[in-house]
Amino acid sequence: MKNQEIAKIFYEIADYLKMEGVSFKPYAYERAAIVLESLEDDVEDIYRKGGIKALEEIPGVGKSIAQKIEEYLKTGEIKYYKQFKKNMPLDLSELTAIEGMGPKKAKILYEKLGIKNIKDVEEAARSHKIAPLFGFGEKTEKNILEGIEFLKRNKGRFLLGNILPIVEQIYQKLKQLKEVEKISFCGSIRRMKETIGDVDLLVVSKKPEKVMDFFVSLPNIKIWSKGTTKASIRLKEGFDIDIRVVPQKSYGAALQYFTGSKEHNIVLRKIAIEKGMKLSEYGLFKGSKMIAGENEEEIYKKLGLEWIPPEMRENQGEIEAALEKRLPKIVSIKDIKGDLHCHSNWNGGENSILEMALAAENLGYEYIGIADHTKFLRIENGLDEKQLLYQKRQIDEINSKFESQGKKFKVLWGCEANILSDGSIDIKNEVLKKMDYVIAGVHSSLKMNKNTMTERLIKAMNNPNVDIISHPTGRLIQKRDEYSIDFEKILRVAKDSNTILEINSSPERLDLKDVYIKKAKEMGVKMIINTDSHQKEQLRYIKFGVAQARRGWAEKEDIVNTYSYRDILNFFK
DNA sequence: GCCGTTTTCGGCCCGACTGTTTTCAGTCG
Repeated sequence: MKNQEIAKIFYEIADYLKMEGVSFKPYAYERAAIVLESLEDDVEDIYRKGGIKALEEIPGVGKSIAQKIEEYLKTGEIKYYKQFKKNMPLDLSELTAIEGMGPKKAKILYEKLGIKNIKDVEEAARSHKIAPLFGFGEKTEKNILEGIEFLKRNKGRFLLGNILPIVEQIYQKLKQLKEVEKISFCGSIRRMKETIGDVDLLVVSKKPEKVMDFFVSLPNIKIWSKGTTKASIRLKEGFDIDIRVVPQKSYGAALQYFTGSKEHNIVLRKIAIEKGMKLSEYGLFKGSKMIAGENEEEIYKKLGLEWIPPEMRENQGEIEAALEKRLPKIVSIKDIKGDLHCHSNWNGGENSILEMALAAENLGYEYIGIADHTKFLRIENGLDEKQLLYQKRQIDEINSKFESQGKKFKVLWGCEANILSDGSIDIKNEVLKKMDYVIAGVHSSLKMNKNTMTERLIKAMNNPNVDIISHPTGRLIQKRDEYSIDFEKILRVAKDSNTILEINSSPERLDLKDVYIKKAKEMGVKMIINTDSHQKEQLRYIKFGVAQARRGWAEKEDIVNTYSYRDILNFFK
């Protein structure tokens, strides 16, 4: 798939054009890059099937850009881009990743100091060659160095699951401030993206100065900027929080605006313009008259749209759906009735089966499933057939105890068995078929070639005892890529064999990812949102899995753990 | 360079803030 490669080139072309001071053209290349990046289909397939005409059908791609895509597919290069690169051989995507560094500054640094990449900038900044340049200064030089440090540490993004607990504390502190009338997260954190660049907070207050003063006086922070309505700080954990204060009457408009995504907002503002209105962070205006702004729902309504849940705001068809009033009713955390991928202290988890069960009941669930690792995973103290059967007796005891206490809560007996390299399962079928359900997952030989890995998973799904495939693509966000699999093929077999694909809620997995969830839903494949908890506190990770499902447009009926205890048991093979 | 329910020309999101300047360019979101 060459979509990403081509997108990267278009981003760079946009930057080169910006250096020359060209207006609007960079925007066209950027738009094409954004579209290509998030395109589900392989641009090579599109071209093979429909030629250059089909390329021009892609939004943001016209005659000239289509020709450049064709040129790249045919020759592996784009002359127009090569010319730019020849005149100014910069690693632009690397350079502009530095906070505060854009194409114009990069150009000056190249012309004056011959700087081509991050390494060059760092050397120049350390030897204080940047500050004396016209238009630069001490602070800019310092900021550049800090920007580079930041990139080195975190590649610029953080896991949602790591960030959220930290910023929720700050959110609470601000909320308790008497000057704060309203407060909300915005940006990617409100959209529950799997990784977060920085955190956006929106506040309503009649005394913005007080809010600002409090915000920049938080302990262990570095102040980036502080104005009357906007400030920015960095926490010791290394990420930034931006805060903005708006008046009550603009709250909804600001919430909408700062939640994004950028692409979503651009389309919304175009719709406003078409209707003779103007949408900004201050409100929706007809002429000079504000017709909406205090709440978000009203803005969408006045634009002729259904209100769109933040998780869906990526300009991936949600605006069209909202215009036609056919937005899916996406699954919500309240719909979840149980968690079926939970580990106990039988295989190295923190808590006993009973403790896990009580914690799940406390969350309002109807059931929990214990799915400990099986014997192939020695390091995780995986259970063998005998131990699994023995575990069943303990689960039965807990269930009958609950029953005698008049509780309806149920513990299900499952396991997370291993899919071995040949696709077989490491536990005998005669035991598997006795269990309430069986999860199977890949935990070894992750680097197989595409065909072998696909066949391996298919064989597991066709096992009549395997109900669920855990973390189906095996990725670890920012750490490890997916295994190489033919996902379309996997989906077809999952559908035909009635196998459920897991949406693993663990913050570093979130596997399936949103686009795969959308595909699975479209093909009618059922999914389950599990936490893979190794301790009872992790049961709360469910919100990340649910958010991921919502980002993939999954509805209640697509997710089997929204079913009642009876219905889910009936659903299993 | 793209786009079109203002359709083949003339728009394209735009305001806040910083750091450098001495009135504003560059960057960000």
